[in-house]
Amino acid sequence: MLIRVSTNTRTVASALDDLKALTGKHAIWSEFKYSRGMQVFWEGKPAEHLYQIREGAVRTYRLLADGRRQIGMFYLPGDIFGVEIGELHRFSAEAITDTTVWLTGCHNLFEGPTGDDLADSRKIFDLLHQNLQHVQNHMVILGRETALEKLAHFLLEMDRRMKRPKLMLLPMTRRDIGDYLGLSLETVSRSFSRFQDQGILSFTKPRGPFTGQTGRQVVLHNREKLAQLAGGIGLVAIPQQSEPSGR
Amino acid sequence: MLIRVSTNTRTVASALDDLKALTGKHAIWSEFKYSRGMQVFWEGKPAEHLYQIREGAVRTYRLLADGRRQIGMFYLPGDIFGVEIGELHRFSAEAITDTTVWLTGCHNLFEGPTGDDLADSRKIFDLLHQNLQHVQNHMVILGRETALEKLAHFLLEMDRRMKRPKLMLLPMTRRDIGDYLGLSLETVSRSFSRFQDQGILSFTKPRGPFTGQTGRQVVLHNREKLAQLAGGIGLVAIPQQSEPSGR
DNA sequence: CGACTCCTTGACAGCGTTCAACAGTAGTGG
DNA sequence: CCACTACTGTTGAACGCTGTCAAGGAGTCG
Repeated sequence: MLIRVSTNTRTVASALDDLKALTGKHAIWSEFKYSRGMQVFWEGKPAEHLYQIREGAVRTYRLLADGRRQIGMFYLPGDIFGVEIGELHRFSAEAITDTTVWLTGCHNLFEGPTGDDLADSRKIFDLLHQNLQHVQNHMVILGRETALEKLAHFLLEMDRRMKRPKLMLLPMTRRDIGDYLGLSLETVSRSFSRFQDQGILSFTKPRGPFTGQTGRQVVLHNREKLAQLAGGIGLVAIPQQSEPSGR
Repeated sequence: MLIRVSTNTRTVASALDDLKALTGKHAIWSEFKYSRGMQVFWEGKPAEHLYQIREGAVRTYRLLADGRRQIGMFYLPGDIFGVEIGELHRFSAEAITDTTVWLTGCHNLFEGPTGDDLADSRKIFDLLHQNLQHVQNHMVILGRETALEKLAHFLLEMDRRMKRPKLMLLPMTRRDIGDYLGLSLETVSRSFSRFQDQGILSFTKPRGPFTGQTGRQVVLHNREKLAQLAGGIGLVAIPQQSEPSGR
Protein backbone atom coordinates (compact mmCIF):
# COMPACT_ATOMS: atom_id res chain seq x y z
CA MET A 1 0.00 0.00 0.00
CA LEU A 2 1.35 3.29 -0.94
CA ILE A 3 -0.92 6.12 -0.17
CA ARG A 4 -2.55 6.11 3.19
CA VAL A 5 -5.25 8.66 2.77
CA SER A 6 -7.74 8.24 5.54
CA THR A 7 -9.15 5.20 7.16
CA ASN A 8 -12.77 6.16 7.39
CA THR A 9 -14.70 5.17 4.34
CA ARG A 10 -17.56 7.57 4.43
CA THR A 11 -20.05 7.56 1.64
CA VAL A 12 -19.84 10.26 -0.95
CA ALA A 13 -23.31 11.37 0.00
CA SER A 14 -22.22 12.17 3.51
CA ALA A 15 -19.63 14.56 2.16
CA LEU A 16 -22.49 16.93 1.54
CA ASP A 17 -22.03 18.30 5.00
CA ASP A 18 -18.58 19.73 4.55
CA LEU A 19 -18.54 20.58 0.93
CA LYS A 20 -16.74 23.85 1.46
CA ALA A 21 -13.98 22.21 3.44
CA LEU A 22 -13.33 19.84 0.59
CA THR A 23 -11.91 22.37 -1.78
CA GLY A 24 -10.49 24.81 0.66
CA LYS A 25 -11.55 28.18 1.87
CA HIS A 26 -11.10 29.97 -1.41
CA ALA A 27 -13.31 27.81 -3.54
CA ILE A 28 -16.33 29.41 -5.11
CA TRP A 29 -19.35 27.26 -5.75
CA SER A 30 -22.07 28.07 -8.22
CA GLU A 31 -25.40 26.48 -8.86
CA PHE A 32 -26.28 25.20 -12.30
CA LYS A 33 -29.22 23.34 -13.72
CA TYR A 34 -29.23 20.70 -16.42
CA SER A 35 -32.41 19.49 -17.98
CA ARG A 36 -32.99 15.85 -18.75
CA GLY A 37 -30.50 14.45 -21.25
CA MET A 38 -28.18 17.44 -21.25
CA GLN A 39 -24.44 16.89 -21.25
CA VAL A 40 -22.52 17.87 -18.15
CA PHE A 41 -19.10 17.16 -19.61
CA TRP A 42 -17.55 15.22 -22.44
CA GLU A 43 -15.12 12.39 -22.51
CA GLY A 44 -11.76 13.61 -23.73
CA LYS A 45 -12.33 17.20 -22.68
CA PRO A 46 -10.31 18.87 -19.94
CA ALA A 47 -11.74 18.28 -16.49
CA GLU A 48 -12.21 21.77 -15.17
CA HIS A 49 -14.98 21.49 -12.64
CA LEU A 50 -16.05 19.55 -9.63
CA TYR A 51 -19.75 18.87 -9.28
CA GLN A 52 -22.05 17.95 -6.48
CA ILE A 53 -25.61 16.93 -7.15
CA ARG A 54 -28.21 18.91 -5.26
CA GLU A 55 -31.19 17.36 -6.96
CA GLY A 56 -31.65 14.92 -9.80
CA ALA A 57 -29.25 12.31 -11.14
CA VAL A 58 -26.34 12.01 -13.56
CA ARG A 59 -24.86 9.11 -15.49
CA THR A 60 -21.31 8.83 -16.77
CA TYR A 61 -20.83 6.69 -19.85
CA ARG A 62 -18.69 5.80 -22.79
CA LEU A 63 -19.84 4.96 -26.30
CA LEU A 64 -18.43 2.52 -28.80
CA ALA A 65 -18.30 3.44 -32.45
CA ASP A 66 -21.53 1.61 -33.25
CA GLY A 67 -23.50 3.12 -30.41
CA ARG A 68 -23.06 0.51 -27.74
CA ARG A 69 -22.88 2.28 -24.42
CA GLN A 70 -21.28 1.44 -21.11
CA ILE A 71 -22.43 3.42 -18.14
CA GLY A 72 -19.71 3.85 -15.58
CA MET A 73 -21.63 5.30 -12.67
CA PHE A 74 -24.89 6.77 -11.53
CA TYR A 75 -24.63 9.83 -9.32
CA LEU A 76 -27.40 10.69 -6.88
CA PRO A 77 -28.13 13.73 -4.69
CA GLY A 78 -25.14 14.48 -2.49
CA ASP A 79 -22.68 12.66 -4.70
CA ILE A 80 -19.62 14.46 -5.95
CA PHE A 81 -18.32 13.74 -9.42
CA GLY A 82 -16.02 15.10 -12.07
CA VAL A 83 -12.90 14.22 -10.13
CA GLU A 84 -10.22 12.70 -12.35
CA ILE A 85 -6.65 11.67 -11.79
CA GLY A 86 -5.46 12.90 -15.15
CA GLU A 87 -6.21 16.06 -17.08
CA LEU A 88 -9.10 14.79 -19.12
CA HIS A 89 -12.48 13.31 -18.47
CA ARG A 90 -12.48 9.70 -19.44
CA PHE A 91 -16.23 9.34 -19.46
CA SER A 92 -18.98 11.64 -20.64
CA ALA A 93 -21.65 12.72 -18.20
CA GLU A 94 -25.24 13.69 -18.75
CA ALA A 95 -28.30 14.44 -16.67
CA ILE A 96 -30.71 11.55 -16.29
CA THR A 97 -33.47 13.81 -15.08
CA ASP A 98 -33.66 17.55 -14.53
CA THR A 99 -30.71 18.10 -12.27
CA THR A 100 -29.32 20.86 -10.11
CA VAL A 101 -25.64 20.82 -9.25
CA TRP A 102 -23.16 22.91 -7.37
CA LEU A 103 -19.92 23.24 -9.20
CA THR A 104 -16.54 24.81 -8.62
CA GLY A 105 -13.45 25.39 -10.68
CA CYS A 106 -10.65 22.93 -10.95
CA HIS A 107 -9.02 22.19 -7.66
CA ASN A 108 -5.46 21.33 -8.37
CA LEU A 109 -3.75 19.11 -5.89
CA PHE A 110 -0.14 19.71 -6.76
CA GLU A 111 -0.14 23.19 -8.11
CA GLY A 112 -1.92 24.74 -5.18
CA PRO A 113 -0.03 27.46 -3.36
CA THR A 114 0.18 26.02 0.09
CA GLY A 115 0.34 22.78 2.01
CA ASP A 116 -3.01 23.74 3.35
CA ASP A 117 -4.59 22.76 0.09
CA LEU A 118 -2.87 19.45 0.29
CA ALA A 119 -4.43 18.75 3.66
CA ASP A 120 -7.83 19.48 2.19
CA SER A 121 -7.10 17.26 -0.71
CA ARG A 122 -7.27 14.17 1.44
CA LYS A 123 -10.96 14.29 0.92
CA ILE A 124 -10.35 14.24 -2.77
CA PHE A 125 -8.44 11.06 -2.28
CA ASP A 126 -11.36 9.57 -0.48
CA LEU A 127 -13.35 10.23 -3.60
CA LEU A 128 -10.69 8.71 -5.83
CA HIS A 129 -10.52 5.77 -3.48
CA GLN A 130 -14.23 5.17 -3.76
CA ASN A 131 -14.12 5.62 -7.51
CA LEU A 132 -11.39 3.08 -7.96
CA GLN A 133 -13.03 0.62 -5.62
CA HIS A 134 -16.32 0.94 -7.42
CA VAL A 135 -14.81 0.46 -10.84
CA GLN A 136 -12.86 -2.57 -9.66
CA ASN A 137 -15.94 -4.17 -8.16
CA HIS A 138 -17.91 -3.37 -11.26
CA MET A 139 -15.32 -5.05 -13.42
CA VAL A 140 -15.92 -8.32 -11.59
CA ILE A 141 -19.67 -7.92 -11.88
CA LEU A 142 -19.49 -7.22 -15.59
CA GLY A 143 -17.05 -9.99 -16.33
CA ARG A 144 -18.25 -12.85 -14.21
CA GLU A 145 -21.85 -12.49 -13.08
CA THR A 146 -25.20 -13.51 -14.52
CA ALA A 147 -28.07 -11.18 -15.27
CA LEU A 148 -29.84 -11.88 -11.98
CA GLU A 149 -26.68 -11.43 -9.97
CA LYS A 150 -25.95 -8.18 -11.75
CA LEU A 151 -29.40 -6.79 -11.08
CA ALA A 152 -29.22 -7.90 -7.45
CA HIS A 153 -25.96 -6.00 -7.08
CA PHE A 154 -27.44 -2.97 -8.72
CA LEU A 155 -30.48 -2.94 -6.46
CA LEU A 156 -28.38 -3.37 -3.34
CA GLU A 157 -26.07 -0.60 -4.44
CA MET A 158 -28.91 1.81 -5.03
CA ASP A 159 -30.60 0.75 -1.81
CA ARG A 160 -27.44 1.39 0.16
CA ARG A 161 -26.70 4.72 -1.45
CA MET A 162 -30.25 5.92 -0.90
CA LYS A 163 -29.97 4.87 2.73
CA ARG A 164 -32.31 1.90 2.55
CA PRO A 165 -35.53 3.77 1.91
CA LYS A 166 -38.93 2.17 2.26
CA LEU A 167 -39.65 3.13 -1.30
CA MET A 168 -36.79 3.34 -3.75
CA LEU A 169 -37.28 5.78 -6.61
CA LEU A 170 -35.03 4.90 -9.50
CA PRO A 171 -34.27 7.85 -11.75
CA MET A 172 -32.88 5.75 -14.60
CA THR A 173 -34.55 3.76 -17.36
CA ARG A 174 -34.27 0.04 -17.93
CA ARG A 175 -31.92 0.81 -20.77
CA ASP A 176 -29.67 2.79 -18.44
CA ILE A 177 -29.58 -0.08 -16.00
CA GLY A 178 -28.81 -2.47 -18.84
CA ASP A 179 -25.98 -0.29 -20.10
CA TYR A 180 -24.66 -0.11 -16.56
CA LEU A 181 -24.73 -3.88 -16.10
CA GLY A 182 -23.82 -5.01 -19.59
CA LEU A 183 -27.32 -6.29 -20.36
CA SER A 184 -30.10 -5.50 -22.77
CA LEU A 185 -33.02 -3.53 -21.44
CA GLU A 186 -35.29 -6.51 -22.01
CA THR A 187 -33.15 -8.73 -19.84
CA VAL A 188 -33.23 -6.12 -17.11
CA SER A 189 -37.01 -5.96 -17.33
CA ARG A 190 -37.33 -9.73 -17.23
CA SER A 191 -35.01 -9.92 -14.24
CA PHE A 192 -37.13 -7.36 -12.41
CA SER A 193 -40.20 -9.45 -13.16
CA ARG A 194 -38.49 -12.55 -11.88
CA PHE A 195 -37.56 -10.86 -8.61
CA GLN A 196 -41.14 -9.72 -8.33
CA ASP A 197 -42.39 -13.25 -8.91
CA GLN A 198 -40.11 -14.45 -6.14
CA GLY A 199 -41.46 -11.83 -3.78
CA ILE A 200 -38.09 -10.18 -3.42
CA LEU A 201 -39.41 -6.84 -4.50
CA SER A 202 -42.58 -5.17 -5.71
CA PHE A 203 -43.58 -2.01 -7.46
CA THR A 204 -45.93 0.58 -6.10
CA LYS A 205 -49.15 1.08 -8.03
CA PRO A 206 -50.45 -2.34 -8.99
CA ARG A 207 -48.32 -4.03 -11.61
CA GLY A 208 -50.66 -4.18 -14.58
CA PRO A 209 -51.21 -0.57 -15.60
CA PHE A 210 -48.02 1.40 -15.21
CA THR A 211 -47.87 5.07 -14.54
CA GLY A 212 -44.95 6.47 -16.45
CA GLN A 213 -42.68 6.60 -13.50
CA THR A 214 -43.83 3.23 -12.26
CA GLY A 215 -41.50 0.35 -12.66
CA ARG A 216 -39.19 2.90 -11.06
CA GLN A 217 -40.84 2.78 -7.68
CA VAL A 218 -39.36 -0.27 -6.05
CA VAL A 219 -39.94 -1.74 -2.61
CA LEU A 220 -37.37 -4.27 -1.48
CA HIS A 221 -38.94 -7.00 0.62
CA ASN A 222 -36.02 -9.32 1.09
CA ARG A 223 -32.60 -7.75 1.12
CA GLU A 224 -31.04 -10.90 2.55
CA LYS A 225 -32.21 -13.00 -0.36
CA LEU A 226 -30.99 -10.32 -2.71
CA ALA A 227 -27.58 -10.26 -1.07
CA GLN A 228 -27.47 -14.02 -1.30
CA LEU A 229 -28.30 -13.91 -5.00
CA ALA A 230 -25.72 -11.19 -5.54
CA GLY A 231 -23.05 -13.60 -4.36
CA GLY A 232 -19.84 -12.77 -2.64
CA ILE A 233 -17.64 -10.23 -4.30
CA GLY A 234 -14.38 -9.68 -2.60
CA LEU A 235 -14.05 -13.05 -0.95
CA VAL A 236 -10.52 -14.06 -0.21
CA ALA A 237 -9.24 -17.02 -2.10
CA ILE A 238 -8.24 -20.35 -0.64
CA PRO A 239 -4.88 -19.99 1.09
CA GLN A 240 -1.97 -21.97 -0.22
CA GLN A 241 1.80 -21.94 -0.02
CA SER A 242 2.75 -18.35 -0.49
CA GLU A 243 6.11 -17.46 1.03
CA PRO A 244 8.65 -16.08 -1.38
CA SER A 245 11.99 -17.78 -1.60
CA GLY A 246 14.06 -14.87 -0.39
CA ARG A 247 17.52 -14.08 -1.45
CA MET B 1 -10.10 17.61 -13.42
CA LEU B 2 -8.70 17.83 -10.00
CA ILE B 3 -5.27 16.43 -9.74
CA ARG B 4 -2.81 17.41 -12.36
CA VAL B 5 -0.09 14.90 -11.92
CA SER B 6 2.06 14.93 -14.96
CA THR B 7 1.22 15.17 -18.59
CA ASN B 8 3.49 12.53 -19.99
CA THR B 9 1.85 9.15 -20.06
CA ARG B 10 4.83 6.89 -20.07
CA THR B 11 4.29 3.20 -19.98
CA VAL B 12 4.83 1.43 -16.71
CA ALA B 13 7.53 -0.63 -18.32
CA SER B 14 9.59 2.42 -19.09
CA ALA B 15 9.66 3.25 -15.38
CA LEU B 16 12.25 0.52 -15.06
CA ASP B 17 14.93 3.08 -15.70
CA ASP B 18 14.41 5.23 -12.66
CA LEU B 19 13.11 2.78 -10.18
CA LYS B 20 15.14 4.21 -7.36
CA ALA B 21 13.91 7.70 -8.01
CA LEU B 22 10.35 6.54 -7.71
CA THR B 23 10.42 5.82 -4.03
CA GLY B 24 12.98 8.30 -2.94
CA LYS B 25 16.57 8.03 -1.88
CA HIS B 26 15.92 6.12 1.27
CA ALA B 27 14.04 3.22 -0.23
CA ILE B 28 15.57 -0.20 0.05
CA TRP B 29 14.83 -2.71 -2.64
CA SER B 30 15.17 -6.44 -2.25
CA GLU B 31 14.96 -9.22 -4.73
CA PHE B 32 12.48 -12.04 -4.27
CA LYS B 33 11.49 -15.03 -6.29
CA TYR B 34 8.09 -16.60 -6.64
CA SER B 35 7.59 -19.92 -8.31
CA ARG B 36 4.69 -20.58 -10.60
CA GLY B 37 1.33 -20.24 -8.89
CA MET B 38 2.62 -18.74 -5.66
CA GLN B 39 0.76 -15.91 -4.05
CA VAL B 40 2.41 -12.51 -4.00
CA PHE B 41 -0.26 -10.84 -1.89
CA TRP B 42 -3.84 -11.40 -0.83
CA GLU B 43 -6.94 -9.40 -1.37
CA GLY B 44 -8.01 -7.78 1.87
CA LYS B 45 -4.53 -7.82 3.39
CA PRO B 46 -2.61 -4.62 4.12
CA ALA B 47 -0.64 -3.38 1.15
CA GLU B 48 2.85 -3.14 2.50
CA HIS B 49 5.09 -3.51 -0.48
CA LEU B 50 5.70 -2.18 -3.92
CA TYR B 51 6.83 -4.66 -6.54
CA GLN B 52 8.54 -4.46 -9.85
CA ILE B 53 8.83 -7.47 -12.06
CA ARG B 54 12.33 -8.34 -13.16
CA GLU B 55 11.45 -11.56 -14.87
CA GLY B 56 8.28 -13.58 -15.22
CA ALA B 57 4.67 -12.45 -14.96
CA VAL B 58 2.00 -11.86 -12.35
CA ARG B 59 -1.79 -11.80 -12.45
CA THR B 60 -4.08 -9.98 -10.06
CA TYR B 61 -7.52 -11.46 -9.58
CA ARG B 62 -10.60 -11.75 -7.49
CA LEU B 63 -12.64 -14.85 -6.82
CA LEU B 64 -16.38 -15.26 -6.37
CA ALA B 65 -17.70 -17.66 -3.76
CA ASP B 66 -18.23 -20.43 -6.32
CA GLY B 67 -14.80 -20.15 -7.85
CA ARG B 68 -15.47 -17.84 -10.76
CA ARG B 69 -12.45 -15.65 -11.23
CA GLN B 70 -11.94 -12.21 -12.66
CA ILE B 71 -8.40 -11.27 -13.52
CA GLY B 72 -7.77 -7.56 -13.12
CA MET B 73 -4.39 -7.21 -14.71
CA PHE B 74 -1.38 -9.01 -16.09
CA TYR B 75 1.99 -7.60 -15.08
CA LEU B 76 5.03 -8.14 -17.26
CA PRO B 77 8.75 -7.48 -16.81
CA GLY B 78 9.33 -3.86 -15.88
CA ASP B 79 5.79 -3.34 -14.61
CA ILE B 80 5.26 -2.00 -11.12
CA PHE B 81 2.35 -3.27 -9.07
CA GLY B 82 1.05 -3.42 -5.55
CA VAL B 83 0.20 0.26 -5.49
CA GLU B 84 -3.18 0.94 -3.89
CA ILE B 85 -5.05 4.05 -2.95
CA GLY B 86 -6.40 2.61 0.28
CA GLU B 87 -4.77 0.55 2.95
CA LEU B 88 -5.68 -2.86 1.64
CA HIS B 89 -5.12 -4.83 -1.49
CA ARG B 90 -8.34 -5.18 -3.36
CA PHE B 91 -7.14 -7.99 -5.59
CA SER B 92 -4.98 -11.00 -4.92
CA ALA B 93 -1.81 -11.47 -6.92
CA GLU B 94 0.04 -14.60 -7.91
CA ALA B 95 2.91 -15.57 -10.12
CA ILE B 96 1.90 -16.89 -13.54
CA THR B 97 5.34 -18.34 -14.17
CA ASP B 98 8.48 -18.41 -12.07
CA THR B 99 8.95 -14.76 -11.32
CA THR B 100 11.62 -12.52 -9.88
CA VAL B 101 10.61 -9.18 -8.41
CA TRP B 102 12.20 -6.28 -6.69
CA LEU B 103 10.19 -5.08 -3.78
CA THR B 104 10.37 -2.30 -1.25
CA GLY B 105 8.45 -1.41 1.89
CA CYS B 106 5.41 0.71 1.94
CA HIS B 107 5.99 4.14 0.53
CA ASN B 108 3.56 6.41 2.22
CA LEU B 109 2.62 9.52 0.35
CA PHE B 110 1.17 11.59 3.14
CA GLU B 111 3.06 10.44 6.15
CA GLY B 112 6.47 10.88 4.68
CA PRO B 113 8.80 13.24 6.52
CA THR B 114 9.49 15.81 3.84
CA GLY B 115 8.01 17.48 0.81
CA ASP B 116 10.73 15.75 -1.08
CA ASP B 117 8.83 12.53 -0.84
CA LEU B 118 5.79 14.23 -2.20
CA ALA B 119 7.68 15.30 -5.27
CA ASP B 120 8.75 11.74 -5.81
CA SER B 121 5.22 10.57 -5.36
CA ARG B 122 4.15 12.13 -8.62
CA LYS B 123 5.43 9.01 -10.26
CA ILE B 124 3.16 7.04 -7.99
CA PHE B 125 0.28 9.05 -9.33
CA ASP B 126 1.30 8.17 -12.83
CA LEU B 127 0.89 4.56 -11.81
CA LEU B 128 -2.48 5.20 -10.23
CA HIS B 129 -3.48 7.12 -13.30
CA GLN B 130 -2.62 4.21 -15.53
CA ASN B 131 -4.35 1.77 -13.21
CA LEU B 132 -7.57 3.71 -13.19
CA GLN B 133 -7.49 4.24 -16.92
CA HIS B 134 -6.93 0.57 -17.52
CA VAL B 135 -9.73 -0.51 -15.24
CA GLN B 136 -12.11 1.95 -16.82
CA ASN B 137 -11.28 0.77 -20.30
CA HIS B 138 -11.58 -2.81 -19.20
CA MET B 139 -15.01 -2.16 -17.80
CA VAL B 140 -16.23 -1.14 -21.24
CA ILE B 141 -14.61 -4.15 -22.82
CA LEU B 142 -16.16 -6.54 -20.32
CA GLY B 143 -19.58 -4.97 -20.47
CA ARG B 144 -20.07 -4.25 -24.12
CA GLU B 145 -17.79 -6.21 -26.41
CA THR B 146 -17.99 -9.58 -28.13
CA ALA B 147 -15.53 -12.41 -27.72
CA LEU B 148 -13.57 -11.51 -30.84
CA GLU B 149 -13.42 -7.85 -29.92
CA LYS B 150 -12.24 -8.74 -26.44
CA LEU B 151 -9.48 -10.98 -27.71
CA ALA B 152 -8.43 -8.37 -30.25
CA HIS B 153 -8.08 -5.84 -27.45
CA PHE B 154 -6.15 -8.28 -25.37
CA LEU B 155 -3.69 -9.06 -28.15
CA LEU B 156 -3.17 -5.41 -28.96
CA GLU B 157 -2.61 -4.61 -25.31
CA MET B 158 0.00 -7.33 -24.93
CA ASP B 159 1.59 -6.37 -28.22
CA ARG B 160 1.88 -2.75 -27.14
CA ARG B 161 3.21 -3.54 -23.70
CA MET B 162 5.80 -5.92 -25.09
CA LYS B 163 6.87 -3.21 -27.54
CA ARG B 164 5.48 -4.86 -30.65
CA PRO B 165 7.80 -7.84 -30.79
CA LYS B 166 8.15 -10.03 -33.86
CA LEU B 167 7.23 -13.02 -31.75
CA MET B 168 4.94 -12.50 -28.80
CA LEU B 169 5.41 -14.95 -25.96
CA LEU B 170 2.30 -15.11 -23.81
CA PRO B 171 3.00 -16.27 -20.26
CA MET B 172 -0.65 -16.92 -19.42
CA THR B 173 -2.95 -19.83 -20.20
CA ARG B 174 -6.15 -19.71 -22.20
CA ARG B 175 -8.03 -19.87 -18.95
CA ASP B 176 -6.19 -16.84 -17.66
CA ILE B 177 -7.05 -14.92 -20.79
CA GLY B 178 -10.65 -16.02 -20.46
CA ASP B 179 -10.84 -14.91 -16.86
CA TYR B 180 -9.32 -11.61 -17.89
CA LEU B 181 -11.86 -11.06 -20.65
CA GLY B 182 -14.93 -12.59 -19.07
CA LEU B 183 -14.93 -15.61 -21.40
CA SER B 184 -14.51 -19.35 -21.10
CA LEU B 185 -11.18 -20.83 -22.07
CA GLU B 186 -12.82 -22.64 -24.95
CA THR B 187 -14.14 -19.43 -26.41
CA VAL B 188 -10.68 -17.90 -26.16
CA SER B 189 -9.19 -20.87 -27.95
CA ARG B 190 -11.83 -20.74 -30.68
CA SER B 191 -11.28 -17.02 -31.13
CA PHE B 192 -7.55 -17.59 -31.53
CA SER B 193 -8.28 -20.20 -34.17
CA ARG B 194 -10.59 -17.83 -35.97
CA PHE B 195 -7.94 -15.11 -36.07
CA GLN B 196 -5.52 -17.68 -37.38
CA ASP B 197 -7.96 -18.73 -40.09
CA GLN B 198 -8.28 -15.10 -41.10
CA GLY B 199 -4.52 -14.75 -41.34
CA ILE B 200 -4.43 -12.12 -38.62
CA LEU B 201 -2.00 -14.13 -36.55
CA SER B 202 -0.17 -17.40 -36.51
CA PHE B 203 1.63 -19.60 -34.03
CA THR B 204 5.21 -20.71 -34.29
CA LYS B 205 5.73 -24.45 -34.66
CA PRO B 206 3.10 -25.76 -37.07
CA ARG B 207 -0.40 -25.65 -35.72
CA GLY B 208 -1.39 -29.27 -35.59
CA PRO B 209 0.87 -30.78 -32.95
CA PHE B 210 1.41 -28.28 -30.21
CA THR B 211 4.45 -28.14 -28.07
CA GLY B 212 3.45 -27.27 -24.54
CA GLN B 213 4.33 -23.69 -24.75
CA THR B 214 3.01 -23.35 -28.24
CA GLY B 215 -0.26 -21.61 -28.67
CA ARG B 216 1.60 -19.08 -26.56
CA GLN B 217 4.00 -18.08 -29.29
CA VAL B 218 2.02 -15.64 -31.37
CA VAL B 219 3.02 -13.69 -34.43
CA LEU B 220 0.73 -10.81 -35.33
CA HIS B 221 0.44 -10.37 -39.08
CA ASN B 222 -2.19 -7.69 -39.29
CA ARG B 223 -2.35 -5.25 -36.43
CA GLU B 224 -4.54 -2.89 -38.43
CA LYS B 225 -7.21 -5.52 -38.92
CA LEU B 226 -6.98 -6.38 -35.27
CA ALA B 227 -7.41 -2.74 -34.25
CA GLN B 228 -10.36 -2.53 -36.58
CA LEU B 229 -11.95 -5.58 -35.01
CA ALA B 230 -11.24 -4.23 -31.55
CA GLY B 231 -13.44 -1.28 -32.33
CA GLY B 232 -13.16 2.20 -30.97
CA ILE B 233 -13.02 2.56 -27.25
CA GLY B 234 -13.01 6.07 -26.01
CA LEU B 235 -14.74 7.65 -28.98
CA VAL B 236 -16.48 10.86 -28.16
CA ALA B 237 -20.22 10.80 -28.40
CA ILE B 238 -22.32 12.75 -30.85
CA PRO B 239 -22.44 16.37 -29.73
CA GLN B 240 -25.75 17.85 -28.81
CA GLN B 241 -27.16 20.76 -26.85
CA SER B 242 -25.14 20.83 -23.69
CA GLU B 243 -24.95 24.29 -22.13
CA PRO B 244 -26.20 24.49 -18.58
CA SER B 245 -28.91 26.98 -17.78
CA GLY B 246 -26.94 29.12 -15.36
CA ARG B 247 -28.36 30.85 -12.39
C1' DC C 1 -55.86 13.59 -29.81
C1' DG C 2 -51.35 12.14 -31.63
C1' DA C 3 -46.54 11.40 -31.10
C1' DC C 4 -43.27 9.96 -28.12
C1' DT C 5 -41.07 7.45 -24.34
C1' DC C 6 -40.89 3.73 -21.26
C1' DC C 7 -41.89 -0.89 -19.82
C1' DT C 8 -43.34 -5.63 -20.40
C1' DT C 9 -43.81 -9.89 -22.64
C1' DG C 10 -43.45 -13.48 -26.28
C1' DA C 11 -40.97 -15.88 -29.89
C1' DC C 12 -36.84 -16.98 -31.78
C1' DA C 13 -31.91 -16.91 -32.90
C1' DG C 14 -27.29 -16.91 -31.69
C1' DC C 15 -23.24 -16.34 -29.11
C1' DG C 16 -20.89 -18.27 -25.66
C1' DT C 17 -20.85 -21.96 -22.09
C1' DT C 18 -20.70 -26.59 -20.81
C1' DC C 19 -19.51 -31.25 -21.45
C1' DA C 20 -16.64 -34.31 -23.67
C1' DA C 21 -12.90 -36.41 -26.26
C1' DC C 22 -8.38 -36.16 -27.92
C1' DA C 23 -3.53 -34.77 -28.54
C1' DG C 24 0.87 -33.07 -27.17
C1' DT C 25 4.21 -31.66 -23.58
C1' DA C 26 6.31 -31.39 -19.13
C1' DG C 27 7.26 -33.18 -14.81
C1' DT C 28 7.95 -37.06 -11.71
C1' DG C 29 9.61 -41.17 -10.00
C1' DG C 30 11.05 -45.85 -10.65
C1' DC D 1 15.14 -44.24 -20.07
C1' DC D 2 10.38 -44.93 -19.71
C1' DA D 3 5.80 -45.14 -17.74
C1' DC D 4 2.57 -42.38 -15.56
C1' DT D 5 0.28 -38.34 -14.36
C1' DA D 6 -0.92 -33.57 -14.75
C1' DC D 7 -1.48 -29.74 -17.43
C1' DT D 8 -2.52 -27.24 -21.53
C1' DG D 9 -4.80 -26.48 -25.80
C1' DT D 10 -8.05 -27.65 -29.61
C1' DT D 11 -12.28 -29.04 -31.39
C1' DG D 12 -17.05 -30.95 -31.67
C1' DA D 13 -21.79 -31.16 -30.03
C1' DA D 14 -25.60 -29.73 -27.38
C1' DC D 15 -27.53 -26.60 -24.27
C1' DG D 16 -29.09 -22.28 -22.51
C1' DC D 17 -28.71 -17.59 -21.20
C1' DT D 18 -29.16 -13.43 -23.19
C1' DG D 19 -29.90 -10.56 -27.24
C1' DT D 20 -32.85 -9.31 -30.97
C1' DC D 21 -37.14 -8.44 -33.03
C1' DA D 22 -41.77 -7.53 -32.47
C1' DA D 23 -46.13 -6.24 -30.49
C1' DG D 24 -48.84 -4.03 -27.18
C1' DG D 25 -50.10 -1.25 -23.08
C1' DA D 26 -49.62 2.79 -20.39
C1' DG D 27 -48.29 7.44 -19.35
C1' DT D 28 -46.61 12.16 -20.73
C1' DC D 29 -46.48 16.17 -23.25
C1' DG D 30 -47.75 19.57 -26.52
